[in-house]
Amino acid sequence: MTECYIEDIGKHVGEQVTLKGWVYNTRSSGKVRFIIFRDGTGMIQAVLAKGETPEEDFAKFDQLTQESSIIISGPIKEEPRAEGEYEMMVKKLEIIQVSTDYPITPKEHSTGFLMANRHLWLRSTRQYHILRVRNEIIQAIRQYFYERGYVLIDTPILTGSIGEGASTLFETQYFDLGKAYLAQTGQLYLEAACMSHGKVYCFGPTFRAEKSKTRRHLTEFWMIEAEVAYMDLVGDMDLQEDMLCYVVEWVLDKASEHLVALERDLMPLLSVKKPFHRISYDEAVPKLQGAGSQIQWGDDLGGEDETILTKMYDRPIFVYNYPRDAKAFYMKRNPENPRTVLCADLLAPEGYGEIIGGSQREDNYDYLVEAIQRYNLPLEPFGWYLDLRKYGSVPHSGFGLGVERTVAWLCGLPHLRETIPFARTLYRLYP
RNA sequence: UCCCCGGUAGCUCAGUCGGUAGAGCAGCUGACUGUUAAUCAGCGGGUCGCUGGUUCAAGUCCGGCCCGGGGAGCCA
Repeated sequence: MTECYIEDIGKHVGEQVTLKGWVYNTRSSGKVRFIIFRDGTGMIQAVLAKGETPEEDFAKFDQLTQESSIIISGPIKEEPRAEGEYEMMVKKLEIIQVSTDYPITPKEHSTGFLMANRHLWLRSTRQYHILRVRNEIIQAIRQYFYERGYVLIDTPILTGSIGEGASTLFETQYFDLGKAYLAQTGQLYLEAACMSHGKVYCFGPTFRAEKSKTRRHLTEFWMIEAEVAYMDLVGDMDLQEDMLCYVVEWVLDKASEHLVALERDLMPLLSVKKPFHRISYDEAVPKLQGAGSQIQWGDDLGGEDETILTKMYDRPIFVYNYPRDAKAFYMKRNPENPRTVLCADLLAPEGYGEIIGGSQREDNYDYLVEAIQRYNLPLEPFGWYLDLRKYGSVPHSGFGLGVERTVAWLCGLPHLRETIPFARTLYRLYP
């Protein structure tokens, strides 16, 4: 008897196969009984019928409960009456373990309950499809960079330096060396590495102790960051645009069945093509004010502002050259207007908001020292970072893409917590 | 941190004017040879988040605390 996965079941029509998996649900009509069976690669309806299934195996159906683990064998046929295309007539049923009182029933549950049972919720179809899309997004990004000669640089999780701002760091005692912090970004290390390899990227978890309680924040999230020597801000935007189009195309090609299962409208994704709209902060402010926003020059864009702006366009947009004081210390000052910096945020369409933050980095030693001091950051931990401006400093730029926000956008999800297997939020550390 | 909402059966919820607890689903028992969140009949199931107060009497009114959800700020 051939063993196989449900994803390959179409190749085995007419054959006898063995499937190993779990009971998703059961239905019964007396002498004909149905198991909705899943194996991690898909679902199939398995049928037990009096006269066709051996008596002993037929009787085992009575013990089956939701999520019981079983191994089934029998012939596969195409079956229009089944929900999938195929069906198995069970000739042998082996019970591995009977699950008792599985908490997630095929009825509605509250978010809090589902998050408390996240370890089991992962098995539900919707969650299954979301994580499949996440998997493809990450694969697409790795492939994109690999094909273009970028070198993967693994940046440290435990750091002594500050990345974005001291107020949002998770800290821990590091032996006798004092405080260590969980990384908020790998950027500073990438800047060092791009002076060695030219084009580099990193992919890892980042941590922000921000007490955010919104659908768009997690305390632990994954970020893809890239850094390129001799690249300016325009080149940075070109790169982001190219990469994002590649990712969307990849996902539409490789994961459309999952998007369809999630009832994602594919039309808005099909219009994600170059070129993206690019508007300066100076242009955006009056535009927003005209649309009713309270924003004043100097303010960062609020969530509502991002929504207003993205709904004016059919594809992602860049907003570039923000006021200096609304952004991080390492961004390069704009030579044409020192009140602004050379940076760009990429806003996803359909109201999803910022998914990428990028900038040209300050490569002038004196300006960088001045910026660190202006932000009231200690100079000493940045000694090595300042070295990069002493030994062959060059213009360079990079960006960070929030993986969860990208997953939420591509899947059409309202909340970030379903885009990562085990979300870390303000009030949840388990499971 | 601030603002809003909630916590009653395993789950989702109802509970009127303060008078001592209800439904659907799940579970269990049975019927049914093509079910699609199957259907039908029956059965079991409660520290009303915790705590203090008002009252003859509190799930219900008041205070404090705990937990969760939504939003703001901040960001990816």
